[in-house]
Amino acid sequence: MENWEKKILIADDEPDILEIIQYNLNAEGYTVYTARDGDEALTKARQIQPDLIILDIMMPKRNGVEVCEILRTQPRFKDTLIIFLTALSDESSQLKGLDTGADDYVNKPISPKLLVSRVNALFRRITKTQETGHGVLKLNNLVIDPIQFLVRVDDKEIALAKKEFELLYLLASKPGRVFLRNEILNEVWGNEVIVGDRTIDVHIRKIRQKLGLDCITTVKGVGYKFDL
Amino acid sequence: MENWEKKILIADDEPDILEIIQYNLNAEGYTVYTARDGDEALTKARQIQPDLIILDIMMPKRNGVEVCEILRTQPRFKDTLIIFLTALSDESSQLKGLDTGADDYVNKPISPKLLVSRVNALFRRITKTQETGHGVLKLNNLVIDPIQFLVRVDDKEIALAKKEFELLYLLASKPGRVFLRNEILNEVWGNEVIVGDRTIDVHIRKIRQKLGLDCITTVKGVGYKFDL
DNA sequence: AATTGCCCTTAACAATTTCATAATTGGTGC
DNA sequence: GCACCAATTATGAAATTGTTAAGGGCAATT
Repeated sequence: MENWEKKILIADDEPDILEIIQYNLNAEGYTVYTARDGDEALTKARQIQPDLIILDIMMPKRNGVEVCEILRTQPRFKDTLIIFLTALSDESSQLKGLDTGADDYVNKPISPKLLVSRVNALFRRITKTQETGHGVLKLNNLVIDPIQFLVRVDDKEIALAKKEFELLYLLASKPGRVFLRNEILNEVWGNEVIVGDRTIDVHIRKIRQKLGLDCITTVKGVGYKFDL
Repeated sequence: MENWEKKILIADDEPDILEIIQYNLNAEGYTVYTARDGDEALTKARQIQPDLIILDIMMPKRNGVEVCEILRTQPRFKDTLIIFLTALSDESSQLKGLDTGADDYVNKPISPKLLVSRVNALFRRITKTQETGHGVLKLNNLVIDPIQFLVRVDDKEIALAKKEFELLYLLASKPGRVFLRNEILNEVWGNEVIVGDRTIDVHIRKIRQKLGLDCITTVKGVGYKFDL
């Protein structure tokens, strides 16, 4: 339940502020990166694909609003959280900032604690069904990593076969949602391949067996769903 | 694409503020309800199951923080957005508010436009995150979710069979409207299939039984309708 | 090249659940 | 009391899923 994998990028041209914020967010368990101007912010954002970007508005090279606008046009940053942190407290600036697609607009000066609280509040909202970065799913004590192709339950690594893995990954990608048998066939087996009805059941069974968890629920006549 | 189905509950003891905010949120397409004290806020929240609750902190009967704490302990309000709107601008109040589980903390006075922008920002993030609440029916204490294929009554999850679910969903999709038996047969069973008349009755019975609610009214000689 | 082992699929059967029908009961209006 | 309609109950058939076992195919190993 730690924030260890959560990456935050802070862009501000005042080194003092960068340092203070970085320190406080670090203490909370976040991994923090910094940038000193708009261009650097864009570059680093693309490098590290952060979960949250805190942008000062008045920065050299490119101001924060421009950075935000650019980021929001790119699909990979569509779901990235953005907070404006700025000394500009007038109404039109705030309106513009929020309407640009930011998730919060905070006025300087602000106490580090308060900022951390706001950051936590934002993450609290979306962390529910979060996929951390590159397709790694983490749901409580269950980790599903399609890159390393491994599944962990309470730090115990469990080997799954390919189909089993794909099936589990599909279900776990949208916890709670019911996948129709046809959907599963299309996603995991592909539209062309034709397999019998029992094939899915057998794989479900093996997954349940190997994981030792009761995390897959049957919805009779409909399909299956992943539920913690 | 409109905010028409989004319900917002505002709780404040100052009628002027209620009116101004209500007007502005209405203009944006939201459906707005109001409450004048903490108890009323709780009551109305349970009645209308809003998507967002804007809470003044200093209110009669129960203050906003208490209301928020109570709501957050109940699963049905786990995903409900909460904004504190208050004249208390000191740091400890803000910290306490955000840590209670609120999603935003806004100081009075605030321009209506800015508030609307913040509300929009919150909704923008939510609908993006938790997959279009497409087809999820919320009627007071009853939630019918065809994606998760579950029905909740007062936080109790109830498992329905396929036909039962489809039938309930059909009726609940237009509360108050009477569905003729033929309509029901066509929608749920399809035009081709031919089943006896009593089949519908039996399923209605099971739904009533499982829900434990008297929400389906019989219209003799005509059909059935959903009413809460 | 043969063997081994694992993965995937299928088949067969058991267990469970759902669904439709029939029969019975209860209420309401004429 | 009769006719009608819906609610209820019971029941068996049908559909769906769980479970187990077994065989084919592919890849790695010997």
